[in-house]
Amino acid sequence: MDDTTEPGGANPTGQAPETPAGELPGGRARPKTDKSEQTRALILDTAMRLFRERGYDKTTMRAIAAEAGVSVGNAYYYFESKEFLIQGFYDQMTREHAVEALARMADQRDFSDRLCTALDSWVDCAAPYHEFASQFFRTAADPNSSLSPFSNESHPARDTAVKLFREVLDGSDLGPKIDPELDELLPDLLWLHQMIVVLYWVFDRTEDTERTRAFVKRCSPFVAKMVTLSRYRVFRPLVRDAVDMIKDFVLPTIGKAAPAPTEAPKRKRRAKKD
Amino acid sequence: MDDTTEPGGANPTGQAPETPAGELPGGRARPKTDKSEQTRALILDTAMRLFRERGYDKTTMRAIAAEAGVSVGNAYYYFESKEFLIQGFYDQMTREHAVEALARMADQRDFSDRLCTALDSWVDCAAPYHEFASQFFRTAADPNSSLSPFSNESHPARDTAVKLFREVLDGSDLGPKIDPELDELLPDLLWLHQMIVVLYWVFDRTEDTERTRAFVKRCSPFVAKMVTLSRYRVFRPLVRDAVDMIKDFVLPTIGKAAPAPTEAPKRKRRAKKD
DNA sequence: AGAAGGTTTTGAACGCGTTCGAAACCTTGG
DNA sequence: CCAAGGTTTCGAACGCGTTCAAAACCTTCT
Repeated sequence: MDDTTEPGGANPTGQAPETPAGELPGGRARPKTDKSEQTRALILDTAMRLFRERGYDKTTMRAIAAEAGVSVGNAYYYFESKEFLIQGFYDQMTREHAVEALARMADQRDFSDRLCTALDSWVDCAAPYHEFASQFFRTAADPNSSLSPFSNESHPARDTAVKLFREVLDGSDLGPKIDPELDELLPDLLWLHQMIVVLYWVFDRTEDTERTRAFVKRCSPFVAKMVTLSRYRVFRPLVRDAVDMIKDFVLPTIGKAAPAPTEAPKRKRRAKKD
Repeated sequence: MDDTTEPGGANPTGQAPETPAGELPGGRARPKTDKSEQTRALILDTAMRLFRERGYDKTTMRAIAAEAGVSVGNAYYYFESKEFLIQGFYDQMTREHAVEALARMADQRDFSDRLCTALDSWVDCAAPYHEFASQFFRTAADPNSSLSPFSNESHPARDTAVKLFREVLDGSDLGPKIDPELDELLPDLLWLHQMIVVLYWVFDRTEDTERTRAFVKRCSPFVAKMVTLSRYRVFRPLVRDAVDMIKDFVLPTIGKAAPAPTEAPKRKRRAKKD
């Protein structure tokens, strides 16, 4: 009712102004006109605001449409379903988190510290949404949903996050002696670790998610220690096994093909078919 | 329309005939009469059948009621919501799995083998439901739902599963040298491991969930190796840290209080508040 | 037998996400 | 200027999970 008169403005969700090709990530058809994109943005912004104000479940599509001054049908013209409205939010938060985390760890060199900072930042960035995060977390848990963190391509958010953990590593003063294979895997593993933190956070009912914060503080040195120890002889076989398993079973599910064709399959005891 | 004439029969879902106290696990009020329990069972059985036949989403409450020959309102008299119908299914499958697994591992002594068998059994038991499992998996992912594997008490299914893993351990020929603290934790940890397998399984789109089966085969020796190695000196500090973390952060979330009042808090380097 | 009080059953109604045919609004080309 | 064809907008309508007030049924007591 009030801000429908000034819909355009700067690009609203931080989305890149030009869409790369074909389809929009979370939307329907590719926008053709400026007007179209404005309407789309208006609906998305309104939705996000209402999500924040009332929570996901209590925000009805009718309310979004009404508040945005359009019809329900129009909302569905731009967003295939209610949950597609979340994707925008998710991408945005991931980007904000990356920026925030990088800023905070700028003068940190210790790996454990940097990791802790990165995860802490996430908890802080996500804090305002904790209440209703759980409401759409179940959507993300559906393998058929485009929101699921794994398995679905077209998820730039994951790339952003993985790159952040690459930074966490590269900015650390860990010796250069880490197993290169492991090193290549680590960003993905740390991202996986973050997914566990997210899981923990979603289920965390403590005040200000204190327990998650404590969890992060305790996990980070532990993870750092494991990474450090991975260089020692005794741990090598374990690390080998783990690396192989991850390559074979984890990476494929997040859209990265297991065996690089340029490299011959090294060790890898073959397991019999049956 | 057809089998409404013979509703009673033996106890339908394998539920224990006498309810312990107060409330039914997944239902509403405590049943008072036989007739009541029959109706309840009829509705639940019909629901399960339809879930299997059509999947969760495509089975409407109206269809369940119609097929069972009752009114929708009546279904809601016995089951608080649609998802409460799942609880019965979940409990039942867990029990079936425990029986099946114990039978299969009867003559196995190797820990890795037993673990593998237990998990394999689960995949087999769950196989018929794979298609629609993902549909209610998202419900289980909601922390507010009574279906979530953690955080919610009144989940006898978890106890059943944890006890099974206790059996897996006790029947193994692992030396008696395992850290007793770790030993006490292990069933819960193995259950957690199973939850990861379940997660993997839900997202597994391969034929007959081949990848999950392979995953289990690869994980089991790995887990066994870790348990074995945990006895060696070098790994002790790591094990200590892990055990402490689990006690502090994992157990509390699954309803087990962290510090036993009978035991003084042993080592545990205190971390500063800020 | 009848009244009281509880348990069970009903089905109309509500609010929601979503769909769809049609209207309104743009472009373009003649 | 109008007609054609595409894009955008609309809102009534559908199917769903769920609620609720009232009816039906069942005990039990007088």
